[in-house]
Amino acid sequence: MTKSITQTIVKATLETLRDQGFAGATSRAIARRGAFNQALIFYHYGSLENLRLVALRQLSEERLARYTEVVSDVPTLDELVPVMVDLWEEDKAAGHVQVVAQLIAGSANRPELAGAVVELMEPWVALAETTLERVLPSGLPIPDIAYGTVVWYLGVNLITHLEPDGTRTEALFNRGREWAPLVGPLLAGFS
Amino acid sequence: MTKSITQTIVKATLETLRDQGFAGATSRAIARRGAFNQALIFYHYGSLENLRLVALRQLSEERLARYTEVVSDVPTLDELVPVMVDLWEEDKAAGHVQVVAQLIAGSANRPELAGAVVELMEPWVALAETTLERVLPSGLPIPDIAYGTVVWYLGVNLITHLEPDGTRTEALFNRGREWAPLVGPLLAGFS
DNA sequence: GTCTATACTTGGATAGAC
DNA sequence: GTCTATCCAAGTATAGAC
Repeated sequence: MTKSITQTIVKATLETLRDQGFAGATSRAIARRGAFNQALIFYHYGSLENLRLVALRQLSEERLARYTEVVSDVPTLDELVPVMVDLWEEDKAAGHVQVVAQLIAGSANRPELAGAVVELMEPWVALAETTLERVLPSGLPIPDIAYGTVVWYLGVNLITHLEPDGTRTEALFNRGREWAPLVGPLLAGFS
Repeated sequence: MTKSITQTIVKATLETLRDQGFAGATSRAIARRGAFNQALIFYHYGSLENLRLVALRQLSEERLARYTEVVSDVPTLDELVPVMVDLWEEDKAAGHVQVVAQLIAGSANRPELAGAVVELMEPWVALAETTLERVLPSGLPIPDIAYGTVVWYLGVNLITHLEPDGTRTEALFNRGREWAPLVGPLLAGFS
C-alpha cells in the first residue's frame, strides 16, 4: 500500500499551512514541500482553493474521529480535563490546530472556505455538547458552554504559536488539571 | 485640523485588513481603499510590513486606552460582564478585533510581526489581571484566568465573522449577562 | 511630498510534449 | 498522469518628473 499522489498532496498542503501560514501556502511552496510537480495540484484538484477545502475537511474528520473515540469513555469532569489536555498536546505536536487557525483566518473574504469552516465546526460543537451533558450537572446552559469551549480552543491555537516557548499556555493547562476536581462539585450547586 | 496623509494610510490599512483579510491587504488594495497613491506607503513607511506594525500598534493602544477607561470604574463581576459585552459590541461594529485576529494569524512565519503581537498583548493581560483581581474573590489563579480570558476573546473574534448572522456569539454573550450574577457568589466558595 | 511609470518577483493556472 | 515551459495577473518596491 504505497501512498497515492493525492494523499501526498494533501499531506504537503497541511504541512505547508502549518509551517508557512495561509499566505505562505502557495501552490509552488506546497509542491516543493511534497517534492512533486506543481502542475499536479491543478490536475488533481482543479484549483488551490479547492485543495485547501479538501485538506481542511480531511483533517477535521480525522481529528473528530480521534476526539470522539477518546472522549466518549470519560464519565466525569475531572477525568475529562486531563484527557483533553493530552489531546491538546497531541494536536500541538502535530500542528493540527495551527492549520485550522490559519484556514479560519484565511477564510476571511473567501466565501467558499468560510462556509466549509462553519459547516465543519458543527459536529465539533455537537461532540462538545454531548460530552458536557454527560460530565456536567444538569441545569446549565450546555449549548452555549459547548460553543464557548470550542471557540476558546480555537483562540488558544491561534495564540500558541506566537509564544516563543509556549510556557504560558502550558501553565494554563496545568492550572486546568489542578482545578478540575474542584469545579465539578462546585457546579453541582446550580442544579 | 485636516487629517494627515499618514493617518489616512493607517486608517485605510486597518479597514482593508478588516474587510479583505491579511492576504488581501496588499499595498495596492490599501491605496485603493484610501484613495491615495500606492507609492506613498513606501515613502512614508518604507515597507508594507512596517506599515502593518504601525497600524497594529496604534489600534492596540487606542483600544487599550478605551478599555482601561471603561473598566476601571467597575467594582463587581456582575457589573463587569455587561460592560465587557458592550465593549465587545463596539469592537465588533468597528471590526477592530477582526483586524487583530488577521494580524495574529498573518504573523505566522513573520518574526517581526509576531514579536510585536506578543509585546502588545502584555498590557492587555495586565489589564485583565488587575480587573479580575478587583472583581473576583481572592484565592483564585488570577494570572491564568486573565490570560485565558484574553485568549478566549481572541477566539471569539476569529470565529465571529464566519457566522452569517452572528447569532451564536450573540447567544453566548446573552448567556454571560444572564449568569454573571450567579457566578460571583459561587466563586466566593473558594476563598 | 506626491505623482507616473516601471523594474523585478512571485503566484495561479494552462498547453502540450512525453 | 506527470513533466517542462510559459502566459498572465498581481505584488513589492524604486526612479525620477513635478
